[in-house]
Amino acid sequence: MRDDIRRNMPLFSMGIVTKLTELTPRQVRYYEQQGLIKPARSKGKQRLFSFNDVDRLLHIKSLMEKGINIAGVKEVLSGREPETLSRSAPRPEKAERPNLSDADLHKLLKRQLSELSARPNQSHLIRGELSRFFH
Amino acid sequence: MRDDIRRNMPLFSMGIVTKLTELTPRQVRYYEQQGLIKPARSKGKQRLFSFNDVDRLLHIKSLMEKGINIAGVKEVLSGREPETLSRSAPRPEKAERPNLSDADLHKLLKRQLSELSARPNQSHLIRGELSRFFH
DNA sequence: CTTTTTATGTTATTTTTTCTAACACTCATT
DNA sequence: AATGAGTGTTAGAAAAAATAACATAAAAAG
Repeated sequence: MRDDIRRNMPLFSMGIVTKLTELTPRQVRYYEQQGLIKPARSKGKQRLFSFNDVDRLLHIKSLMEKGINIAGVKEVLSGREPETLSRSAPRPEKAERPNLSDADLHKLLKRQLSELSARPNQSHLIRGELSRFFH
Repeated sequence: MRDDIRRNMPLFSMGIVTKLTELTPRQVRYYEQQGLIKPARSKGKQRLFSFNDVDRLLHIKSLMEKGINIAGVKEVLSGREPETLSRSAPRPEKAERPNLSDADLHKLLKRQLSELSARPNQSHLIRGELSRFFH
């Protein structure tokens, strides 16, 4: 219950997050832009990430290493709140440009998940290591 | 056992630490200069604090709010490693300017501890709040 | 009761880090 | 061939943090 508070507490700078996740700043910002994370901001507009943010980024990374694209990741991560975009009910309106139906997404996910054959998926150590902080 | 790794992992910037502890940067740097903490450094020489560092700072703060001075805090915290100064055995040599004998320190501590009468000692909330991260 | 020392505030200047925005490129899809 | 997705790279501006110096109130020492 009180867990939420400390898991959502803004603690980490960009530099630390890139070290923890081995993502580039570019990637992190892009994922934010896509609504996958919503890090807090300092007074001067610098990003401040929480444990949840880092957890989420590691999850995103692992999914994308499997070849899943942003749309797919979005779908997988829905339910876990970056509340500003996934506002209210499970599906607000599918609106917007991408214009993918649920069926489309499902097909896409299945296709992409089935091709988890190749790809070396490294740096598991990190995900394992950091996740010990919470949970 | 593996706890040490994550408790000593360099994670927090100065800005975050000052928020967590409600110490000023000046104070944090001074305490470092006095050998009470040994935060890691980034490539560009910026301080990176671990959970242990923050814990330690909160402890220092609480002691000083009771009127204990740096020498006293040093004594109280000895045993908990800022390894570079407290190298090897419990007492390397007392050398240097301060030149305090153990008896002196004991006297000093007793005197200062006995005057914990007044002083409002606020912000206990924070110490309680953060310590839930580990332990 | 002066003099010193402690712990901290303040200010100035320089480095480091981060930000946004733009443009480029690769690869997959159309 | 054209398009779009994800990321790299670069440039310039802004924020955060570093060091260092000087200032000072309160406590300690003499």
